[in-house]
Amino acid sequence: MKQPKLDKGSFIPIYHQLFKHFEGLILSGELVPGDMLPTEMEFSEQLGISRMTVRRVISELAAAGMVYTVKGKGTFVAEPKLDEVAFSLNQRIEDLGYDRPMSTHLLECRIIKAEEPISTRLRIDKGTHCLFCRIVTRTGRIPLIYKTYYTIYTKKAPLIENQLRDMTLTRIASQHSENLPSRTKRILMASSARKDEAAVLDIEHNYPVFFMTETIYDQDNKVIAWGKSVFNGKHYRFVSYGGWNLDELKKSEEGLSDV
Amino acid sequence: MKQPKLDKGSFIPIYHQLFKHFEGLILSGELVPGDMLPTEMEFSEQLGISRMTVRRVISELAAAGMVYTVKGKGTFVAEPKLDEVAFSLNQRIEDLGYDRPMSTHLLECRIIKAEEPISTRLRIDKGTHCLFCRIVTRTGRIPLIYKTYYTIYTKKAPLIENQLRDMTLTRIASQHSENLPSRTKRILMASSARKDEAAVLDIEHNYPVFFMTETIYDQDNKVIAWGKSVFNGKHYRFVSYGGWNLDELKKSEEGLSDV
DNA sequence: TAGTGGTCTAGACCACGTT
DNA sequence: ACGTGGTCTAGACCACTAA
Repeated sequence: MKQPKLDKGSFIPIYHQLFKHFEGLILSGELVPGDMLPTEMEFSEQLGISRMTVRRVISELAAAGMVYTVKGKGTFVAEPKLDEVAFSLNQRIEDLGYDRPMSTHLLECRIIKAEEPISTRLRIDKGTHCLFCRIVTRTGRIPLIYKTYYTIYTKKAPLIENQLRDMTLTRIASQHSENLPSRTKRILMASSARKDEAAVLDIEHNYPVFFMTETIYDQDNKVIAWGKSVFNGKHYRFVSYGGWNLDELKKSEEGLSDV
Repeated sequence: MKQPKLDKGSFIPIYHQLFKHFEGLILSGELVPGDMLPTEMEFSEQLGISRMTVRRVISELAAAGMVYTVKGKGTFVAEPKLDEVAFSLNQRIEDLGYDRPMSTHLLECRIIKAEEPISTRLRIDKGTHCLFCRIVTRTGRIPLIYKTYYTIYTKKAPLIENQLRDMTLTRIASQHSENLPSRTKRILMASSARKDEAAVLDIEHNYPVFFMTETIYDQDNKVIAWGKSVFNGKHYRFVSYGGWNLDELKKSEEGLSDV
């Protein structure tokens, strides 16, 4: 076990220095899964720091998933969780030329009277006033996402189109509904583009797309907004990395595969 | 501020009792985003517990995203993060009748000599030996996922088909490659079923599907396994919930929407 | 019985924000 | 100047594990 070098006079907290030390050992492979770390007392004595400080380091390593503790036995290096997958919306799509900034364009925005199936989605009576928006998100000239949003319109706030840039459904809902959004549910499906969607996204009819519904609930689990998003299957991918030490992996990106 | 009731003699740690107390206040809406919590000293004195114990409670609330601290000011209830979306593979598909257990069926499993494009995917020479598997995952009689896996076959472990049940690519890789899997990269795309895929998944040709590639890397970022999975778009959905107090929401499930 | 991690205490000094 | 959270100490007692 390499002795960590701590600078007690540094403005960097001891627990952070020690955390980085072990993070380095684990990421570099000097400590492999199953290895036991020194006991808390060994740490405390050999480094001349309090056991509570040692425990803080270990608890942060454990929170990061890199170690686990067993009462009465010791602290051990954990296995990386390779089968935990999380595809995130906010993640950047990875492909050449997609690092241009995303821009949001408002195609349509007005007050409508809810009819089927929107009245069912929002769980309101037919004819109730709703805010209706159609939005397309582009990167450069490539259309990526086509969103259609419906929000219960109780607040009667003015429609300020400039403020709809980069808008998410939750933000629109919080501006135009009396009740604040508290919970969300999103469902992602595989689909193919309808004609109108294909036209907006600049793809062929029936081209593969991601289709996502969003439902926004308030504190009382009442629906205050509903929306659907169509993601351009030609240019949109969800990426998920697993394990530790991912930086190098992300740098060495290869061209993407098609079917 | 309601005074929490703590049982110091209980076998339940004080920090956990206090955590549950505040979790309840926040989930029920008695504490709303922006509200300031009592200061650490107030806690410590009024409840007769150490400030370090109070700090542990707050740090766990902060880790759960329910509060945030500002140095020199205080601790405040946080806004729920409604726009953070994470679609997880391991999540149950939600739909009626899908709560039957998933079963895995091995369609094919043998050693092959790598040709294009697999040799490129695995970054090996043509002709190198690989383990090749085709697997279908079903729930009841409904086929959900069709997986095709390629693993570098250096370990020469025997092919035990029984052990391939419920297998993930990382597990197969760890059994048949000398180097242990350390990192993964997964890419999710929208696609439509080819004829062979449609046959396995019991859907029409060109029916919408999710298409996912998996690449498994070892400690040195060398590829040790590659695979593709086709998810039946008719029956597979990714679901993501956001915000707090989601239990009630998940109970009140509605029928799913189509395009 | 000895050693481990888990909980908890009663202090200390500091950096930061407000008044 | 004062109060806040952030860091750190030097102990204590406990429950659990292993020899």
